[in-house]
Amino acid sequence: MGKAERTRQFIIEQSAPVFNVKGLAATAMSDVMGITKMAKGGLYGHFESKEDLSRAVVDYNISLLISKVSQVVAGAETAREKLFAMLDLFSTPVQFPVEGGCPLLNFGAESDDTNPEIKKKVRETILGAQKRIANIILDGIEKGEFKPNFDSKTFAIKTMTIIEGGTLIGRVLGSNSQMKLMMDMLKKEIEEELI
Amino acid sequence: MGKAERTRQFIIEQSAPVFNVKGLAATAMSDVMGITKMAKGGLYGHFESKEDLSRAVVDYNISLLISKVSQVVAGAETAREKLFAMLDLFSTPVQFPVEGGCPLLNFGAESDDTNPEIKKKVRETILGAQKRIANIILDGIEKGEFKPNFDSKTFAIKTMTIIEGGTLIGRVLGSNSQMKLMMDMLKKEIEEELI
DNA sequence: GGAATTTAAGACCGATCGGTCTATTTTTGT
DNA sequence: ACAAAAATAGACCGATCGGTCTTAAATTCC
Repeated sequence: MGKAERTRQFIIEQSAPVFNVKGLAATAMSDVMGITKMAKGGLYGHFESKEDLSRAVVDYNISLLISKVSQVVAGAETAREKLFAMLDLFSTPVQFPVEGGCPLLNFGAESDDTNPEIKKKVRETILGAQKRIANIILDGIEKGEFKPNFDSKTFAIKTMTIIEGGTLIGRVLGSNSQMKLMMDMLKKEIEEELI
Repeated sequence: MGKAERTRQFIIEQSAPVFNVKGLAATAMSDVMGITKMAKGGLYGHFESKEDLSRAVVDYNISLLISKVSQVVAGAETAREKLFAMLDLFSTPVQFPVEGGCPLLNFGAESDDTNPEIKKKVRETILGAQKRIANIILDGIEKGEFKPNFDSKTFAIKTMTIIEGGTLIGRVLGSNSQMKLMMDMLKKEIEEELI
């Protein structure tokens, strides 16, 4: 990895939390200059516009979240354990795994009526996540862990819906208790499908 | 109502959808000048700052949503019907009852890390909504419509969580189908509590 | 180690931001 | 109808926005 690539990555990583906290529109290049300690000319050598940097930052925040999920899921054995591990990761929205909260929520809410490109990234990530959850369940069914009639699609949709809604509410209320309740409920539903 | 009051209200009503669609930070006073056809001096005669207008617009969007919910709930007889009417109102997030989507979602996601005052408004609205849902259930229990062990608090939390999460996902996906599925699920859960 | 090339700095640009102020128009009350 | 008061227009302000360009510094390669 050459110097240019390394610096580009450095800029993305440093500015990712700022964009996730303040929002895409509200984050100025002067903010990026501040956290990276780089001058404007330096930044624009790696990104042709603020929008260009925004896109890269959205991608980075999303991939960071995905990698954290993948990590805990990979560390679990059974399908039940994989689902539980994932739910545990989201059970404390005030201390969300990615700084600034869920990028799907933050960038999705900001961009759904104004930025089709970002909206598309969020859309595809949500659909991908639902597929992954459903696949864990289908795997569990195949391996005789879950009842064959466990509705994988519906449960995947419900899980994602509750994660996003619960993250918003938890962060606005400044409390993890409601999300804990929701995660426990989902866990019970999973256990009812165990054979 | 004097002219000043009327004009102030006019400005709020006209700019409410713009703020809800573009966001608080991304909406400029020039946008407000555009939709109201008023000059800057006229606007600043009614609001001492953009923040002042923002606060009023957030309040208006939230109260608009509350009044729409109150309307359909008041138009229903039984507790079951009241809950169903409310769920129906949110079952098409692409055509959300308030232009630009749910203000709790939009302003909550934008402000949770940056604007404590707006965050507080959203927080209190969410808690108030949960209380109202729980009260409908408690009423239904008292009137012998629901089983006495129907967990009103948990169901209220679940409902709000799914409404917010489902609204985000529905609007990002550009489809009402997942939300319809979630609302049908909640309706089934309600019917299982009927006596 | 020195020349060629890449990378960064920062002055600079026009546009737009939120906000002020004065002149003028419109409304109000008698 | 007319005088007093309220409301509006729009020129103007400094600050900040995203972005460019030239110059200087750092890196790369032989």
